[in-house]
Amino acid sequence: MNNLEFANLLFPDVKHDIAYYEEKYPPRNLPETALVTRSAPSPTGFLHLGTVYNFFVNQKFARQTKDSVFYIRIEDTDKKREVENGVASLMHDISFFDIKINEGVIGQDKEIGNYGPYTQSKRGEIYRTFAKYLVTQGLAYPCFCSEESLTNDHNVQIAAKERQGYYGKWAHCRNISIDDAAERIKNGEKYIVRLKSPGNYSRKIKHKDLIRGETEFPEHDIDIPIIKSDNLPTYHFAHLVDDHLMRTTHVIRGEEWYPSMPLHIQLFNLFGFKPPKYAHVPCLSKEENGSKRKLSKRKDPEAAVSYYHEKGIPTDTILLYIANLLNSNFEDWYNKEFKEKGQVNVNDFMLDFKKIGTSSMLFDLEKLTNIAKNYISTLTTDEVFNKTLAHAKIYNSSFATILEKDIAYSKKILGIERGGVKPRKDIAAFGEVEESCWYMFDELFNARELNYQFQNISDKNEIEKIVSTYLEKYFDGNDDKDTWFEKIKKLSEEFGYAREVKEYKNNPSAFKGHVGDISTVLRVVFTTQNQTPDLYEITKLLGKQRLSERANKAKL
RNA sequence: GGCUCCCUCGUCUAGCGGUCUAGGACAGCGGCCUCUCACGCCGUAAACACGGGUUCGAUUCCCGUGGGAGUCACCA
Repeated sequence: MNNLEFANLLFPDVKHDIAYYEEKYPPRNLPETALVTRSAPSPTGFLHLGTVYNFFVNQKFARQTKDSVFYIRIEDTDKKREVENGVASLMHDISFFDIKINEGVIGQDKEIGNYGPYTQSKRGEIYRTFAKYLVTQGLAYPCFCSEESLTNDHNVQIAAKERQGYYGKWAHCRNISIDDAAERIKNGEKYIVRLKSPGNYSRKIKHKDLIRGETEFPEHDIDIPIIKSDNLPTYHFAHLVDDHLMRTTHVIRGEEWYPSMPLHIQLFNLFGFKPPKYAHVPCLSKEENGSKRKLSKRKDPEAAVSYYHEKGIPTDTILLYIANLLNSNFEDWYNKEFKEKGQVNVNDFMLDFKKIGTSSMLFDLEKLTNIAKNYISTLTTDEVFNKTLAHAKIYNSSFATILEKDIAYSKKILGIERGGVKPRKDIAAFGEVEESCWYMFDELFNARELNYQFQNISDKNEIEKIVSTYLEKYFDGNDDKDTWFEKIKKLSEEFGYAREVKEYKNNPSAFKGHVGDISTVLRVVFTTQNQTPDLYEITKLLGKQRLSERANKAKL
């Protein structure tokens, strides 16, 4: 039996040859400068921060370069990890981010573009065609080793402190003759297809990475599986076939792939294909017991994008922070942009491979919070209202109902100290809104157990007099802010408190306190809180009727 | 264990032989401003892992040590 006959025995369903696919998926007609990038997630039904990170960086490089293409490929060759509606859920979750997809999978069973199918489970025959070619060249062979035998070898290698893997004397099936192998296959023995690696471990291979520069690795000499017993390809083989056929120019992926560079280069060389340019980005880590480790979806709740959705942290903020971690010059640009334009769009920034670091970075929630506060402070009242409502509808329906009851009123509350030169920066997430302004809604105010946080003035009698005097003599919902404040000052004087804080500080013994103490009393009686946004706005929005009710409710 | 990468304030980093008594941002602390908080402003504390070279000179170059990370599956 010759190689070709043997290959036909191994791959009876393969109808075409490599040339057929070369022709079917011709090189893209794009300018030299254009990039073709991709993200290739596995549909595990769980959107990981690392996936967003990968989507962002691949998409951004394409988006910022004219005529470039960013496509999505679904890597679903692992049946064990497959989840019902995984693709739909993935695409739904990613849709909240400002990620522009040009091609590939855009939804469950929905694809666009001429280089498909973009779902690996639908490309079986293509992979087998390429594997078959290797067999005809004597560069791949069937392996009949059992899982037990492999595990056993693995353990022996560890015990003997030998390099692990299927190579050299450990590659038991490498030298089985074609005729013997054919016989065993005809007898129904189970097998996988392995690469017959031409590599020599004692030789070095050089590789240039867009981020990490040039490094030298030993040549890859392990006979890795290329086609699994389920007839689907392994990652490495699918990477070769897909990125070549889909004409990817830049493979931007996590640094966990860096060690497999020698293998991937070898694979491309075997077929005489030009490898894509590679860029290995540092991974997101987290600190644990004083050391860094990769963000894990099992252990770290903040690794799941759902964590941010639940809190209501804006997705734009996550992108902003990712860009910040990615490019060291981002922050300067961000600050400048923020100062000049009052808001920042991450797409206006130019990501640069040269500015990407090489070591993994800690994902810092506090920094993210800071960015979120700044970001939300730049939004208009309508935007804040809409996003708060959208969040509440999913995660806090009772608050959503309250917000929608009187939309104009709700917007006024959210609009306090918003806009202008020094907007409030106290909200880092839309999920925090209820807690920051609950006292403005009667439904919430009346439902809660109230805890009045009085400060310097705590004498009930004094408080009662101050409040009733304010309401009867001074309050007027039509006052402008200056008039309002002038009245608070008068009220202070009337009760023996300094009208200015400075005045009090210069001569503390002459007063019972100062205007700040008086306004604090009003603030606490009306809201129970000693820290709120502008009291003038609050009293104006609440109105005299409700202010009186609240004065009564305070049981003074 | 093999291979590869990394090592500047707590964190993200600037730095590419003299500009470094090491700069910025977040977090911390103190103050100012102020009706409270937030904002803003000002200030403060905080780092070149260690040891050898090379050099007139090393955060920067080389070697070693230490530490950390990633990877070594019919997972991607």
